[in-house]
Amino acid sequence: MLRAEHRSARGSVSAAPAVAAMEPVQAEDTELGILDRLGSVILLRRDSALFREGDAANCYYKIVSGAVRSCKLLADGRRHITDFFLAGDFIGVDALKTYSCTAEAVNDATLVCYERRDIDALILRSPRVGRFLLSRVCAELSEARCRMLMLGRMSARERLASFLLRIAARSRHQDRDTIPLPMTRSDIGDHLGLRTETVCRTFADLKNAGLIEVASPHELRVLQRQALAALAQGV
Amino acid sequence: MLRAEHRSARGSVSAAPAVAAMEPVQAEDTELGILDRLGSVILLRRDSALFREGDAANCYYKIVSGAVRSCKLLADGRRHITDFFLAGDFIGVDALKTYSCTAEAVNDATLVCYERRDIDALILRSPRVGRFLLSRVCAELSEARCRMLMLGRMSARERLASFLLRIAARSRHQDRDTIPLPMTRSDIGDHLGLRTETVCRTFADLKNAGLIEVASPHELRVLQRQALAALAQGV
DNA sequence: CGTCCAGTTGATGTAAATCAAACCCAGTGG
DNA sequence: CCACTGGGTTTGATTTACATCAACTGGACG
Repeated sequence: MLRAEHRSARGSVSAAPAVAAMEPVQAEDTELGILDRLGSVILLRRDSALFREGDAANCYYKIVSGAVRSCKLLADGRRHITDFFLAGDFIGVDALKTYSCTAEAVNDATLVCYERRDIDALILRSPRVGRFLLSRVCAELSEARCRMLMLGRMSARERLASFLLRIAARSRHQDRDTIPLPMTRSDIGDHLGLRTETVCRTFADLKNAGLIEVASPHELRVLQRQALAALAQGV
Repeated sequence: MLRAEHRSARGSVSAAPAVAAMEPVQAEDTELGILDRLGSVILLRRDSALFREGDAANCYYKIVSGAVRSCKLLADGRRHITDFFLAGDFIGVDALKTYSCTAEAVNDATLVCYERRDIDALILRSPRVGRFLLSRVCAELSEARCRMLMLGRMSARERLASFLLRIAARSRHQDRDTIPLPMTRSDIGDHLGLRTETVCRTFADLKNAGLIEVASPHELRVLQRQALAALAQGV
């Protein structure tokens, strides 16, 4: 049974230039002002697919708002979410000829789409852009390795702690200790190699231990960052 | 308790040019003849470290013979082997400033070492080399994602099946169905997120099911490739 | 011949999965 | 305004795959 049901519609592509949407979210972006002129904006509705595993990789994307998940499926529907992408993140940069994951919107999202042929042409003139994209891929690989250690060797509590801190660090909320969780419990489970119920119970667990506070299913607060960080590192 | 004990000695570096050791093992290599002139040969004894997580990344390496494991450790000694590298594989190409994993020899190994500054200079003149290295990193990332799916969602039998087929495909043995396993059961366990005992039992399991034959602890044979492949894909 | 270490096999424990039932809340529609 | 629906979430009871603890084997080596 397939868990993920997609509304088959792809995001509607507007032809508008992306400049307005591209205020620099990350430091590196300032180096890449050239990119802004090349992108076009895409709106993606909750649960619709940006691209699927195996599709020809014609575009790179950058997330402006909302969240995207990249996932792989087994034949019988078991799913793994390889990563969540938040505002400012690039997605699809690691593709060779085809995408190695399916990408779907976690909630309604806005992205900028860059044609690969444009970028590849740009790289020839501006090696800095090439180095930047390479650095993104290397960083993702390094992250992936941390994630493998987590999946192979850490307990549910430890997984959840490291997940929360990672999300907290990336979704730069005005309040450092408030963590927005746009995804469902089942998404989190499929990312951490746990079932929904275990994610719930473990949240309850961390709450009872006084490490976090569950404001709502989609927002929680860090109460003891130290303790959480210790857990996340397996100490 | 730390599982991995290293003899502290690094591999001894010989100053000899690498040409002799560099007969092309993979198709892509022929494109990279230029590289051959730049490398120097390294001999690495079993269990000694090539580099450690956090070391400044000054070199790329290519394995000529033997096997190397790349691993990450938690403070309390829990270990994950992110990958095994066999003859023909490149290692360290994904590093940014520092290596994100420790690399150790599984058995006595021969590698070629390329100074990064040499390669980086070469890339400016020959973008083909750059593209090749980028493609290696992307392929590794794609592999890593498959591995995450495996660690998060597959049973011990399925993990072992997919591991065996992957090793079989990469270590091009004259006999397609004979799989050399240079690493220990504990190495395999740390790669698959299982304990040594479970690896043993699962081997026994696959043997009883008639899927494989265990010639010796370090060599086994595939009897039913189809069935093994089905397991590996989670069908 | 004893030591050592990787591998194997057996008995028991446990974290997380599975099965099952509420619960909560935002829509929707009578 | 309230009953009804349905998706996501939560909590409880039970099962299970794998971990853990423990003991034995067998080859390598001084």
